[in-house]
Amino acid sequence: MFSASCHYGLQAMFYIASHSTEEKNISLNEIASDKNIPQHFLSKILQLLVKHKLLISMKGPNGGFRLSRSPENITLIEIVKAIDGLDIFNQCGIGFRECNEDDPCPIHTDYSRIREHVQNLFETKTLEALTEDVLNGDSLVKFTK
Amino acid sequence: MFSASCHYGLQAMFYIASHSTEEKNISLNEIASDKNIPQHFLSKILQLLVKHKLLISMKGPNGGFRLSRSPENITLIEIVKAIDGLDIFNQCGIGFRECNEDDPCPIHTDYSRIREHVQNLFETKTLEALTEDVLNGDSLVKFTK
DNA sequence: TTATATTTAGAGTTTTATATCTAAAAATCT
DNA sequence: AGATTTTTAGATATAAAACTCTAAATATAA
Repeated sequence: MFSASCHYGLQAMFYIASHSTEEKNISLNEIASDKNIPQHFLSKILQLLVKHKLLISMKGPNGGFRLSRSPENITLIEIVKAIDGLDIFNQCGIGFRECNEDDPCPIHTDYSRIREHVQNLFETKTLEALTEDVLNGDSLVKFTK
Repeated sequence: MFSASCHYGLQAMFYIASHSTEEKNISLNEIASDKNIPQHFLSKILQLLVKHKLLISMKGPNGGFRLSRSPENITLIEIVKAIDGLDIFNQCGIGFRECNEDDPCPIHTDYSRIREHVQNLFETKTLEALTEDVLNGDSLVKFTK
């Protein structure tokens, strides 16, 4: 569904949301080792997220990354948009470029309903909601990779 | 969601289902030009589908491809399985390898519900059902690419 | 039996995604 | 000011996906 870059970005944002505090930035290295992501590759992705103003970065000792806004104001779709773009939410299930409501491919109706579910999920889920799930024990994120 | 190869495969199977008759095989070239798919690339994909026994091929004049079984017995998931494999239907939405029911990622519950919808769609939709839609005018497949 | 139409197969190319390496820039701390 | 830590950036490398080219194999038909 999403590219590896996008997965890495989502994981990183999620990690930052649940580990940074007023005083503490999260360093590239910390995320990369905890989530088992190639460091320099992740670096590019975080730079993207900074450019898209989802993250703030600070250099030097005690530097690192933090969210640019509070986690209840950041939805997952913004992260996807910054990395993979939003094409996925409009693409035909069997790859027809011209497929749309007026000129539907054979699975258009069913598939677009599903796409809407995905889009809705990513539009409504905030980083806040996700970290809450973890604190409640509803989801565990102790694994790596 | 799926690779370009998989899209091509689905389109080709669908084209064959709706154009072949008792007497008529569908040639590689016919599909490639109608659906605007690189011919030799499509050739590899159809070979895969032959190996997976979804298609039968015949060489020589009047040769070409036809379905190995009647279209009501071929579901879309078999085509996906032959080309991309079934991983997509089990992968975590944010790329965690270890994500599962017992050790869920933060979006596991929502995302796996969606995956089930997709899987269900591809498991239940047959080539027959799709061609019917076209004959009923519910879906138009006059576009290329 | 020869010419023709078609699939099959293998090698090669191009493009894109993923990953690595090295060094510069900026901020902090001593 | 100098040493250190961290992000930023650019160049390079590797791998996978997408695509192309050429020729062999096989079947049909004249």
